[in-house]
Amino acid sequence: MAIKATIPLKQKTLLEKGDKLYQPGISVDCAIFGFHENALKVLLVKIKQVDKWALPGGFIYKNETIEKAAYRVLQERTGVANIFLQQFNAFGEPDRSDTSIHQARYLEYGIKIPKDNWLLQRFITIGFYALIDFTEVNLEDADANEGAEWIDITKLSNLMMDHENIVSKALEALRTQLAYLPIGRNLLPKKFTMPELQKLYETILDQKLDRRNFQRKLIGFGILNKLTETRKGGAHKAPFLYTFNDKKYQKALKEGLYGTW
Amino acid sequence: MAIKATIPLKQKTLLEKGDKLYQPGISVDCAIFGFHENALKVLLVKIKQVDKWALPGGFIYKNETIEKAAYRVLQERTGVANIFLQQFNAFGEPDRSDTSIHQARYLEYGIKIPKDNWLLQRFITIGFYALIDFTEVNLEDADANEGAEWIDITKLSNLMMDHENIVSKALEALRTQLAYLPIGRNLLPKKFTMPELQKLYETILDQKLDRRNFQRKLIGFGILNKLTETRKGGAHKAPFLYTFNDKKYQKALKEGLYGTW
DNA sequence: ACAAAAGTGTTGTCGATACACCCATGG
DNA sequence: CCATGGGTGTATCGACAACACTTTTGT
Repeated sequence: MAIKATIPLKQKTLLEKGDKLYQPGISVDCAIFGFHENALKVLLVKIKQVDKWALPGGFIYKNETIEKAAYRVLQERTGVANIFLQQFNAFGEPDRSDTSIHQARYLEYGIKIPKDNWLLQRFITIGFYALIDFTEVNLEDADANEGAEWIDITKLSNLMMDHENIVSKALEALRTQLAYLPIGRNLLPKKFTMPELQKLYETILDQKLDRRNFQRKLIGFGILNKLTETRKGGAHKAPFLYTFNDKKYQKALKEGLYGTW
Repeated sequence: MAIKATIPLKQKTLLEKGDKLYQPGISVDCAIFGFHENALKVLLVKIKQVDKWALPGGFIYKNETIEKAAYRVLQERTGVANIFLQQFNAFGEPDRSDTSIHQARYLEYGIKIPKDNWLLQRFITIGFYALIDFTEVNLEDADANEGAEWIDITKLSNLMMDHENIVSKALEALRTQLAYLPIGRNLLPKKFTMPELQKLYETILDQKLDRRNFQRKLIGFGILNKLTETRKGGAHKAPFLYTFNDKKYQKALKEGLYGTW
């Protein structure tokens, strides 16, 4: 018979004192988006005991804001501070929880979770999505990150429970936001080129855009600073680098980019 | 000393069995909007024991969807079936609950709620907004409606807890939606005139719109049927009546009115 | 007849699209 | 010197805003 691993304190506390520490029946899940190699990726955690992927998530301390809890999850996973975090939907199908996953995770330590343990109750989760600069994240750093990986959103498979649905709703929300809010500040490195920004937009929207019109439009928003530097290296004309004008960017975030009506 | 009223069974059950029946620590609150006399109104309930207004709200049964719970609240309050119901945000400040309100309500029956009763815990509420045809609601009908009234959104005052904030966030969401979704089907009677529809838009947006451009734009959306009837009665030319083309309206709801990018 | 409010028409502007051409860079 | 891809220019079209005139109705 295999030797059981000893249970880490964290897991033990969760099981035994979770109901004292956290709000009951509520969790937060974060769809953390990053952009790398011309693909939009989402940070997923491997639940090795059941060989499925999950969104990074957590619980809400008794005295903690929902947003704080989501932020805490993000910090633990990415270590990044300057992030765009947005609540977008609560998911609460009565049958969305899957107790067998919890059981499998604790079985590794030879523990069978009692039927009445708080972990096995129905959970409603509040979904957040976050945009994050891929280059600032070091997955090896954060200790909580065993099994965390960036997964291409076009290649999602084998997600636990309703997490694939949560990702797809997050994407939908992101696409809608893109129409009236500036996006990019948190998905790209400080300096970037216009083609890079365009690729990001094309990837999120899943749609080709005209190079020249895109440039004019984005410049028209007035949230970019054009630098004198260029990005050398390609076998072609070196594109200019840009940064976001933080002040105007923040203003646009508050007021929106258009003002239709 | 005043004679205490006997506690209704409903209230008694809530207190004694609430923790068995409902998801703990979670509620739903609905900002139900109606349009009447050129004003946008929200349905509020008077909590007479503390002389404050509250959004109609409720709890989620152990085996019930969040959306179902919100729908149930709506049905109880308005009796209307064809409604536009939209989840828009979860509110969870740790200090948003106000136990003194619960205490005051039960004190009427001479009951002091035990400190450890589930009702007095911290609640996170999931906010919905609903659009509803004012003319279809009869506040006297629904038994749950003691003290329910339509309150002009520009004249809100004395709301309990964070409910004023919830209304204002709901309005914000409604305004955003207005930019890319058809609104009106659920806020106006079956037949309506163009000026009436315009007033609705102007009220929601809090902004004057050009009569002629508005008409062209809305007709351009292709979701209206122009009738041959007119609305007689005013001391002026009789405006044509319109109805929504339900099929196209539903399509527009799914796909949005524009398609910018 | 007149006021009030609705129906319908026109024009100019601006942004979005769809192109074409030029320029820098590495191989 | 050429292929690649970025920078810049321009014509066209359509949506939207601004504005004027006509029509209907009740008093």
